[in-house]
Amino acid sequence: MKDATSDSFFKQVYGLVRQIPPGKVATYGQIAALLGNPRGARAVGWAMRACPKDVPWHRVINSQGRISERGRHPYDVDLQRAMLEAEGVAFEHSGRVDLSIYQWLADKGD
DNA sequence: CGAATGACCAAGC
DNA sequence: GGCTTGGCCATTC
Repeated sequence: MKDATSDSFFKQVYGLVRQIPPGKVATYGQIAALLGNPRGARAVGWAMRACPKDVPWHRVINSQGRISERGRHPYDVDLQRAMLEAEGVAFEHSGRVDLSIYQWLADKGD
């Protein structure tokens, strides 16, 4: 997965996730929409599945403001929550984040 | 090219 | 608030 494929949809997702500032979170649907695929939330999730280490995947959550469990590796989920809390993101009692406050607003130019 | 998968989303109960 | 159903998209075999 490189060469010509490096220009895949994935790369766009990674590039966008890297732009997410600390203390903020973005949903798969929003990222997909920013890439021009408001319905490609699944594709974004698929890209995150191969999330490189230089990508703050922990700042990416679902529309419910909740962390997606990959069906396994619950450790990563617990880690993600700790990462966000460390950046200043508060979690609800149900383990959810208030998107109304912490959802990242794509700022094109500062 | 066709079928299967997946860290999704919205709507309904 | 939580579970289920249908739909969309991109990647992989």
